[in-house]
Formats: sequence, C-alpha cells, structure tokens
Amino acid sequence: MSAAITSLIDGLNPQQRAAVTATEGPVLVLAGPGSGKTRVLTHRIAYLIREKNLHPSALMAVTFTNKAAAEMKHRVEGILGDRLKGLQIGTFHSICARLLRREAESTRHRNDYLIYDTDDQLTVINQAMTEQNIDDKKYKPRAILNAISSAKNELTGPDAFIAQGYMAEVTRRVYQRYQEILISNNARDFDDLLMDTAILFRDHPDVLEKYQQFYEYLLVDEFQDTNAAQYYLVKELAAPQNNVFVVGDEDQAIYAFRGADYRNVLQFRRDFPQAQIILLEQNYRSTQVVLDVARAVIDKNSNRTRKALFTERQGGTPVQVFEAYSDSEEAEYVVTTIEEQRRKLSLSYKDFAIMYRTNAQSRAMEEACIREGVPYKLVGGIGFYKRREVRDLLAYLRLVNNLDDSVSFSRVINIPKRGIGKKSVEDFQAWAAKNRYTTSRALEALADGEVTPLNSSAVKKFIEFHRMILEWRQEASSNNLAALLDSILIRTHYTMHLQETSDDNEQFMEREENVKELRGLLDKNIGMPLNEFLEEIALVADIDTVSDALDAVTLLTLHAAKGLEYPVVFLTGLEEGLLPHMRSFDEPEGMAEERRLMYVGITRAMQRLYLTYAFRRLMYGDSTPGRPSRFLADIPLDRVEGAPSKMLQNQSRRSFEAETRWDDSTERRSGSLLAGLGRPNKPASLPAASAPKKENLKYKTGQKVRHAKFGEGVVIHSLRMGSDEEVTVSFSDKKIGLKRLAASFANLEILGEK
DNA sequence: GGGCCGTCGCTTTTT
DNA sequence: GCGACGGCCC
Repeated sequence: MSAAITSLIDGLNPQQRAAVTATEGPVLVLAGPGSGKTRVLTHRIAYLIREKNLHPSALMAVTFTNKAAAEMKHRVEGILGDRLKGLQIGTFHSICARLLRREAESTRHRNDYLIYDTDDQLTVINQAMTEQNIDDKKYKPRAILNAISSAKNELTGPDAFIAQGYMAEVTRRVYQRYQEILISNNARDFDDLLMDTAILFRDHPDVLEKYQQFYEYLLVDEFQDTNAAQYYLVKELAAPQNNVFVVGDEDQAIYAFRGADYRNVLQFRRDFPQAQIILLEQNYRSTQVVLDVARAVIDKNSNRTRKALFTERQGGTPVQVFEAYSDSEEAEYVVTTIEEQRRKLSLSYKDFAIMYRTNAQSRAMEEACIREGVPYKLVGGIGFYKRREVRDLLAYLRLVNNLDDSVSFSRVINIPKRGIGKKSVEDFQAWAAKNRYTTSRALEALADGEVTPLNSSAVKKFIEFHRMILEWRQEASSNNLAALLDSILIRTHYTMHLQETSDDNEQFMEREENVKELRGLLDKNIGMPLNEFLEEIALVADIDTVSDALDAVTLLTLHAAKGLEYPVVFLTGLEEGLLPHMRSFDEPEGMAEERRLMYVGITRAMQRLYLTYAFRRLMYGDSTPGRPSRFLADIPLDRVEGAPSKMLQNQSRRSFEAETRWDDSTERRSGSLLAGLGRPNKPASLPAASAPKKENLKYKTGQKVRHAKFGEGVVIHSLRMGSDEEVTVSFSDKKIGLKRLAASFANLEILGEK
C-alpha cells in the first residue's frame, strides 16, 4: 500500500475504514448523525480512484442537494489534490435531467425541454381542470397535484393510473390531460425527471446497458429519503455487478411527504441479501448531553434499528429550555442570547442557527435580528426565483428557449400590458388545444391567416409578440444571455412597467435591484447555452444558494437543516400543532416523522442546544394560545436547565415536572397549561381557552386585568386549585413578566376581553 | 380590456 | 395579515 493510500484510511475508525475499503458488491451503511458519513463517502471516492485506479467518470455519486454535491467534490479534490474530470456527482434530479437531455431521441421530449416548478405545475393543473369543467372549489388543484406527484413517484403513469372512487377518477382525468399539456409544451415537472428516466431504462434496454457499463460504482447518500422511483433507478443502474454503496439513517427520514420511503433500507437488505452492513455509531459532532437528549426523543419511535450512539466528548452544557410569552418574545430571547453567547464564548455569528418547523416562523426571528442588529441569512422562504419580476423575465427567457411553453406564454403575453386580456388568451389556448397545436404551431397558424375565434386586432397583437420572440431567439444563439436580457428589457419597456406597477418607490427600487441581480447572474454565465442555464436554476434548492463565507446567523427549517451542523442551535416553536405539526396528528407514521424531525434538529448541535416555545403565537394575523410540544416531555430533566430569568426558570421547571408526572393521566391535564400532552388534540379545542368556561372560572385566557401592585396584564390561563383559582398573568411591565397568582388574594380587576 | 375593491382561504416540510 | 380571485364599473 502506498503512503497516499495509507493516509486515506488513517484517522478513520474501524467501521469507517471498512466502509471505505469494501469496494466490491452491495454495501449498506447505517450512519448515525455526526458519525462521519461525508468523510466516509469522500474517502471512498478517493480510494476508488487511487487504489482501484478507477477513472472518475466511472463513478456516480448521488447526494441530497447540489450544495452537498459541490462540497463533496471539493473535499475529494482536497484529498486527491487534482481535478476529478467526469466524476458524476449530483442530485437524482440533476443527474436525470442531464441524462434525459442526452438521450432525448429515445424520449417524448426534445433536448431543449423545460423543467416546471410547483407554480408552473399548478398553472397546468388549472388549465387541465378548466378544460374539463372541474370545479376547483370542490377539487383542490393542490390536492390533485399531490396525488399526481405521488403516482409519478411510484412510477405510475397516467395510463396505468387506476381510479377507485370519485376523487381518484377526477385525478385520473386531470393527470391524463396534465401530462398531455406537459408533452405538448416540451416541459417536464420534477417527478417526470425521475419517472421518464425510469421509463427510458425500461423501454430502451440498450440505453440502460450503456449506463450500467459506464458507471461501475454507485454511491447514494441520504438513502432513507429515496422514493420508489429513485430506488428503481439505483437498482437498475447498479446491475449486474451491484457495486452499490448506500448510506442512510432511518431516524433521519423526513421526506415521506414527497414520496420518500425509509423502508427502502429494509428493501435493500432484501434485494441484496449478500450486502455488507456497516454501522457507524461513534458521534464526532455533539456533546454527550446533546446525544442523551436526542436519544430520549428518538427512542420513543418503534420499528427502528436501535443504534448505540456514543461520543468521547463526555458531559457538555445542559440543554437550555425557554418558555416565552409570545413568538416575538421568543425571538427576542433567541437573538439576545446569540449576541450574549457570541461575546462570552468568542464565537462568530455563523456558528449559530435558528431552526423552526414552518417557514412562516422565520418572520418573528428576522424582525428580532433586525431590531438587535444581528446579521442573518435566511434559507428558503420566498426565494429570489419566486419574485414576480424575476419570474416574468425568466418566462421571457424560457419562451425564447422553447416557444411551446404555454405556461410562460400566458404569463407574459400581456406583461407589460399589450391589450391582450384573459379572454383572448383563453380563446387562443382553447383553439390551439382543439386543433392539437402546440403554442408555436398555433402562432404560426395565426401568421398564415388561419381562421380563429380571435378578432383581427387581437390576432395582430399575437403575431407581433411572436415576431419579437423569434428575433430574440436569433440573439440567444450567441449565448450572451445578459445581452439577450437587455434586449428584452428595452423592447418591452420592462423598467417602466415595473415603475407603473410598484406601490411605492421603495418597492420599485427593490424590484429593479432584483432585475439587476438576475442580469448579473446571466453575465456570470456568459457562453452558457440558455437551456442549460434554465435547467440549472430550475434545480437549485434554497439551501444551495446559502453562502458559507458570510458571517451571519442561519435561519432555516428543520428540513433544510438536514446534513448540517452548528456549534449552537436554537430549536424554536416547540409547541403542539407546530412540532408536531397538526397535520400529522391523526396518522401515527406522520407523528413518528415529526419526532424524527425533532431528532434531526437536536443532532445538528455541536456544543449548545436551546429549546424554546411560546404561550401565544401570531397565526393568520391573530394571536392564538399554544402548549409545549409533547416531545419536550420525553427529555430527561437532568440534562435540562431552565430559562435565565429566575421567575421563568421556576415556571419552566414546574412545567417539565408536571409533564413527566402527568404523562399517564389525561384527565387531570385538561384545564392546565400542559393539557392534552401526549394525546392528539386540535388547537381548536385548546383546553387553555375552553376549559375555564366549562369549569366556570372567573378569569379567562386573553382577559385584560389590573393588579394593585403589578399593574396591567393579560391572563394566560387560569385553573382550579381546590376552592381557589390560580391565575397566570403576563404583566405589561417587562420586569414583572409572568406571575402565578391565587385569585382570592390577588384581587385582580377585570378590564375586559383583549 | 382594465382597474378597483371586497371576500376567502391559508401554511407544513421541497427537488 | 396577505395574496389570489371574483364581481363590479368605466
């Protein structure tokens, strides 16, 4: 063994070493969080290239995000010290997208096909529904889209879709038409990228064989989050040698909603009984305290391989729990704590992450960051490519690339205003559909003077628009995309349009800035064919665009946090209905996934972990009461420390004791702060709000009250304590904050309902 | 065809 | 609390 090889496996533990060097045949690695799985993957790639003398192009590595792919490539280059020409590394979607372009002649699309995102998909769904007179009040387009997406992820095409029941029949009809429109538009949705590749392999054994021979070794990361289509692709490509290496952790499966099925891990063992199974159990990321908390949460899930995660980093700072009155107080606490800890521990802003279940929760955090002057970077939310002006201009670019894209066509045909209204566009599309014309064919027919239901002035405007696009098409062939965008901006007077449609100057400037940013992006990619540029931006994930260089706090959803790590992590909004999310209350599998989500969040923390929740939270514009998440009740008390404020500390401690103690007596909980813990319960029936009425208590949640000494405040909740009533009040004087008072002594004056 | 204004529904999570 | 959409009027 050469010195270079030894250094490749030096510093790896025996299990990691086994995973790196087990090159032949199927291998399944079950890797706990922080167990050095990326290290294993990169070293394995390097090992295959160095030791097995493999050409990089004979390797295919699938990662979960483009960011992870880029990082992996970078790290392998760091090990090998040279370029990895031809190494295929990327997400399933990006790898399939490229493959489908290369093999276009064996598919139903041309190689300049477009990739539709969710908004585009909904436009097509709506069109398909309108055409068939399906009421979108009765059948939610979004639900139908989800059903179609699930079907595709199971590799069920529109013809194989069997409808049982009325809803399914509606779905079947929409699916049928939806797919026709996509093909006619020369467009694919995300799921088609996978399904069409699978179909290609099924119907063209010669093509499949070519790739089977080309890719001698396969590696798949985050295997627990693969769906049926992806698993099919892995299995097909791996054959016949089956040099397939998959890494996953069932406890981190959090994408069932998009068709992922962690049982693929079990399926893999069944399909490859000769597979080597390697467990990575040593954690190099977190302290023992963090791991204890993580374990306490995940151990409540059944049907899993229990792993004995361990670390050599004994001890650690106890997990801090903070109970806030409102979402804004929670945010304030998080941000001021970051500032305080950053100074105390000499950390950078980028060492901190704030995590939450839903994107909507980012708002309060952002506002607090702005107030406190803490720099932050937001992952997800309304991303750059979702801005109206960016979408408009991209629609022009997409049309230039592919004039059959009816979605982009109907988006910009009247932007800026050209006097072509909704009615004209609908008539045009209906006429095109009736004649089975694609959009470009229909436009040509108009120019040829074919009889249409449109009036002559409308026809003239359509023809004019068509000509304009064709001219840009000429320009696009030079691959100077920034110049092309300039032509579009000038010819359409787009800036003027922006000015006219902006509410104020501030909004106008912001939008113009976005246009400039898009132009900058096009300029950076000078020489890149338009189609490739469009493909690239269609497949970027929010997380891909986050800069590591920027020193700022990261705000992200728990889903986006997968695979990342931070010295200090804040898990926020730990409330019933949020985490676990109310949408998972009625399915045990959904609840188990929420728990895994919590587990993923906890295990991102290297040194310090903060868990926070709020009594009241702004939802849909008004404040609604909440209760601490049931998952908090599973955390061992001796790993936890209360909030810094003395009073809240007591409150918090009491809550936790209460939770653990009352875990098996649901009845006693009603009317208490922790009512309903451990039991599915819709926030609509929150005992905090409804129980006092039932028990005929004097004070009700939300009431404004005055105390002789503490001043004015709001009742958080009230509960019967023997013959007396215990009222918890949040006083407007911040120094007083929350108080628990005995009603008979406190003499609270009721000032009215909120 | 276009602009204004009121109603409604909404939120998981994402390639 | 906000954006999408439908109804209404010019």
